[in-house]
Amino acid sequence: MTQKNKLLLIDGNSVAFRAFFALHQQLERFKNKSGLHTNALYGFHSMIENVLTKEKPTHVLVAFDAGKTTFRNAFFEEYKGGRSKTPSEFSEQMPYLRELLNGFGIKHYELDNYEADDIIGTLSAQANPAEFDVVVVSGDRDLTQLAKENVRVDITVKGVSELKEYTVESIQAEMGISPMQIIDMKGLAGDASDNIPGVTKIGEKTALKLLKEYGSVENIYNHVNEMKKSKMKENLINEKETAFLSKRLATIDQDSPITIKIEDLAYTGPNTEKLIDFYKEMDFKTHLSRLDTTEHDAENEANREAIVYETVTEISPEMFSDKMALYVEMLTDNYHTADIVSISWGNVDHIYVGEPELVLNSKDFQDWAKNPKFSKQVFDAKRTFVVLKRYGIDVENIQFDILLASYILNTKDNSKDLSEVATEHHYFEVASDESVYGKGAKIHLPEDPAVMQDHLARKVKAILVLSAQLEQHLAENNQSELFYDMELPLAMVLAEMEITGIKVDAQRLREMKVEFAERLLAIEKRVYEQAGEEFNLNSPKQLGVILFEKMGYPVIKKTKTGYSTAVDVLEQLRDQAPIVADILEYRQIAKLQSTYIEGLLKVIHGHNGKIHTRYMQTIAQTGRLSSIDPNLQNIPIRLEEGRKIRQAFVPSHKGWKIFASDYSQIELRVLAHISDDEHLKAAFIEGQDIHASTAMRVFGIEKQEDVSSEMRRRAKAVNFGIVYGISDYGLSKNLEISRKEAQNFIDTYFIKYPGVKTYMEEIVREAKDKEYVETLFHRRRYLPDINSRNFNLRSFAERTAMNTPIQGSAADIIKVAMIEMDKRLKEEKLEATMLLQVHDELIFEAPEAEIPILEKLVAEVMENAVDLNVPLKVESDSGDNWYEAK
DNA sequence: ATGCTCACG
DNA sequence: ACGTACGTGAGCATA
Repeated sequence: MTQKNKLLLIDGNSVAFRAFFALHQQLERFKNKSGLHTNALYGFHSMIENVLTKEKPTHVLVAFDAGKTTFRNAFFEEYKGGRSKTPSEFSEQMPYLRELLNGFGIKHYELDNYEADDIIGTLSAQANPAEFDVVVVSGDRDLTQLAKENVRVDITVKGVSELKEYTVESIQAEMGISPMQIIDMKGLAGDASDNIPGVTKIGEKTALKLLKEYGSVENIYNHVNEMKKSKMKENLINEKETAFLSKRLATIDQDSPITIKIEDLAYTGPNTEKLIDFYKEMDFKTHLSRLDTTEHDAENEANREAIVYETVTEISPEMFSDKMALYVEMLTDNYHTADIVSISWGNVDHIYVGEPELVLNSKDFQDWAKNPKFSKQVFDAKRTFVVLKRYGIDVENIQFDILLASYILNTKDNSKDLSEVATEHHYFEVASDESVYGKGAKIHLPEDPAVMQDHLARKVKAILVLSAQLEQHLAENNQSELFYDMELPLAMVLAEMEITGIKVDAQRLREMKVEFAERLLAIEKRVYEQAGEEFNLNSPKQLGVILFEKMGYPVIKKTKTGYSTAVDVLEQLRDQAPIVADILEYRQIAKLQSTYIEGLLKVIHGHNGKIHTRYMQTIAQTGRLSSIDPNLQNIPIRLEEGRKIRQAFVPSHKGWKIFASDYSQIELRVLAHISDDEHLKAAFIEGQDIHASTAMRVFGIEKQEDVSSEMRRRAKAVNFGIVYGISDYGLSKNLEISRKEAQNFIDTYFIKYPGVKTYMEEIVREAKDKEYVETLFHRRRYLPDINSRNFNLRSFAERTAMNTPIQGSAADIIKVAMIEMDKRLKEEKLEATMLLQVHDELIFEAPEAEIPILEKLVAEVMENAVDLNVPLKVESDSGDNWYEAK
């Protein structure tokens, strides 16, 4: 027996309206880049997806209301009158609903003078029960009148994702009437939302009672005279006409003059290209990414143009030329250890793919790679450079990097997956790595080598196409210098730093490990005694139960999932709860033990005793670097116990030292520069202690000796607040003062530093206008939420607008310094090597004899990296290990 | 996978 | 009234 067809009929307007109100509280969260609200679209999308998966229809239609007036208004002018105006946030979404449906490949239809339910009613009546099961989806319960043998009506319950199914049987069971009698009920009870009057004083309950007795409106009036005298009887008689009118209004037309046939509604699945365009336009990121790796690939695989490439078995010099793209494939992230699985290169005329053994050992390939006369375009220059260096090949003249360029054009566009970056730029000819190799632990080479070869050739093609395109974009955005003079050269400097790595004294770490293990055991024992039981001290959940339930201490703060046991909470309990001192100590040591001692021991390379981090150049939204595997930018320093970890970071040669230089107050100096505030500038030009100076102005103190340490502390917090994009709330929390007091501080600060105030106002205004902010070197950060009507989103964007030019420009400055530093070390033929960058400091190792030279050279380079209207100041130190170089 | 906590600038 | 200070990454527990 063949499967019966299934016709899905959706009431477009009503479902969209439900979706709109279901996500109404989050209206401002659902907004695309251009400010269009998308909540109704999002909700509608979820509903469609759910219902398609569940019902697997063979035919689908979404019906829409045609316009304001319908045939019903012809005999009752006020039909659907009195409705409040449709919110503009809703109506602006309706045109895009059609785009969504086109993406899904779903037909939609509207008919002049008729409502969506008339179209649905007519089609459901036309569906032959022998051929079709029909499912109707609406947010309007009136449509339940259409239920019959082969027609089920699903009405949205909460939101739109949950549907309640109405069949003839369920309607009978729930209300005691047949679907057709729902019309009679409306005739009697009316419907306020549609402005159907009904009979005075008769509501749903009374209507049901009457219908159970008489069956229909007609029959009620046949017997109305037999009823005993009552107010209701009077109303019925007086309003007979209204009752019949109401019934007529409530009756869905099952024979409207539609011009479509059920056969036209055959559903053949989505149009992925259109759907992707729609997701992009709406900023539906999750839907987009899901599609990229699944249906999109599947469909594109069929749609993609075949790519021509050559699988090389022998390499010859003619295979290489200037301006070629190069891609080196590895299956895992860490290019310091990953194996190369394949290499591809080429230009628009010819793309080659080869096995790593063959290519890496080829003299022709090596010569080409190392020859600065031949420029190369890549995806991720640093990754490419580092991995080939491991095989003894120094790649020269990497002239373009589409990952770096993408990140500069939009800091959000920074995926490690080439196809994702390509998709962002509307290039769809590359499959995702996930679809080719799988993901997680199951990552593997495809069985058919041709699949990977094809994939790589496509990557090379994408690099070629996108290089040209992105280069153009950079120029349009005035970001060419940022790319060519800063980020690309920096990638090479970072590559060398990573390859050099930093030597770690594993023995020292192991000694600390033993010591910490003993202490942890002792603390644990004390805690269990005080708690009266053993539990997992690392579990905030279990700890919460012990502290706040078993021991009954007051709950100070809650998290989403339970009690907060964070440091600031425990600090407040310190006096009344002797156990917390132990818990805090445990936390501190446990953190050092697991993250730093054990964590670092795990990533020391066996052959050289060094650690090789990876700097992420395209992650941070401000332009800063980040460091992973391990993170060497958060090695403890604030507390002495943790700080000792730094003793394990040592020079890699005997007789060498660790040398460290850091910018003093670089962010406040940057602020002084970009705000051009007279007083802030003066403080730096005069070389004052900046926090003391702020304290003097804010607290009205004449002499610096009169600034108490408490005043300085507060002034320091205000300065931090200024850099972060000040808010009274944040400052009040930080200083543990009231919001009012915090606001007073801020007000006073702005009076004393009017230039800063003007800058803050200007930058926010500018951000609202352009929807992005820029650093000194034209690094951009887009702030789509800056014009949001949602307070939180908008406030966050405003603080970001204030902070990003400051933090980002500081990041720019140290990047310039690093490039110059690298150059100078080579020029001066010094053995000293740059090892690490920690946002505002650079760490080197050098022979002891070079230390005096570095003292001068590093400071000079860092201080003169850029010319601001305040001086930059650098402080340096050196020692036998990182701890000593404070 | 996600949330919490905590390390850094 | 709203409810957060800016930027990161790692380990652990828990779902």
